[in-house]
Amino acid sequence: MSINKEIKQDSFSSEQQRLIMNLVFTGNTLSADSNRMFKKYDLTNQQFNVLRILRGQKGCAITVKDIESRMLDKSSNVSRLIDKLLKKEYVERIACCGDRRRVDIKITEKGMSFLSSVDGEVLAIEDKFANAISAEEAQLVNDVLDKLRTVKL
Amino acid sequence: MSINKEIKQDSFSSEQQRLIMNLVFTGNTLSADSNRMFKKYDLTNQQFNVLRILRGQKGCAITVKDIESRMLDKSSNVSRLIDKLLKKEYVERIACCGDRRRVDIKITEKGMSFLSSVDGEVLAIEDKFANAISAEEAQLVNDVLDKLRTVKL
DNA sequence: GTACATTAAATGTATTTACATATATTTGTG
DNA sequence: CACAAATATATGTAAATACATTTAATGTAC
Repeated sequence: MSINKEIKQDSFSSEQQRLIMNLVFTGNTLSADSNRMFKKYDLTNQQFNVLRILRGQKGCAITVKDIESRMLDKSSNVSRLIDKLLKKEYVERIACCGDRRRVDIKITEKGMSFLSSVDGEVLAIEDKFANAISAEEAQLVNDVLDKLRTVKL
Repeated sequence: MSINKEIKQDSFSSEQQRLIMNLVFTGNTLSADSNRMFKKYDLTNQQFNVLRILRGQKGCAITVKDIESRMLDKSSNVSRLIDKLLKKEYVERIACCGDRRRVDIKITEKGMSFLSSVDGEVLAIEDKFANAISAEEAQLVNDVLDKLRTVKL
């Protein structure tokens, strides 16, 4: 369904303005969907995002600051996300040798096996998206999004 | 800057997967930016979104449900957004004749003149986006986004 | 018309967010 | 080295969000 119908707005001042609305609307929709999906594992989007970032480190610990810089939602309070993941024993805090201000975070075995257990489900969803559009279309859209983010307000 | 650099992720499993990340990331960025910009008027994105929806009604009142269906973020609690706008005297609640469950909302003169006062600023921002990409690009991206939202999870 | 389901809006609440501030450490400058 | 500035993380807090529940009104089947 077109954005026009979904938000009942039948005209926009320009195709570019329509795009801004569409982007925020679609981003919200995708976030809300994935939050709903992770709810059954008692996780939020962001907590899951942190876990995947940690797995991507392949065994190496990484600082809170470093996690933040890799997150999709920069506004998250990473300290508190880590608190939540600690309670689930999905991650551990390690004092950082060298710089005692820093705290290194590492994913645990339990965290790794949780991720493995949902990989299939997540992959299936990603496949559905991948099948909906071509790689060429995706690349074009990626370029436009990258351009939009460089606009200085 | 490419999404890869911004979230320090140098590879994605596919261009489509990169797109999903990019979309959520870019949507978040735009929302955060506009929240910061409306902060100086003591308004959130959503409250502003409601005001613009109401102005779009050209003098006609519209129900809370109807506002909700037009919003970019469906998760908002419209009753409470209206409360906030009422306190600023930007909107008024009108009992709906016919169906007494409904409450009609109408933008006030004060609300209209507030919107007028920021129109220039908002338009300037929209222009910056409009200049960053062509109408053809925007249309192509709009089509892809519309397609992505139809994917059933 | 009564009973039951449905709808519209408001409210309660636990959690999350946004943002300021605090705390501890490290870095840089004289 | 003493000192201020900068950095990394944690914490305090007011507000917003997600979602369940409540209240009131309407629609519908019998």
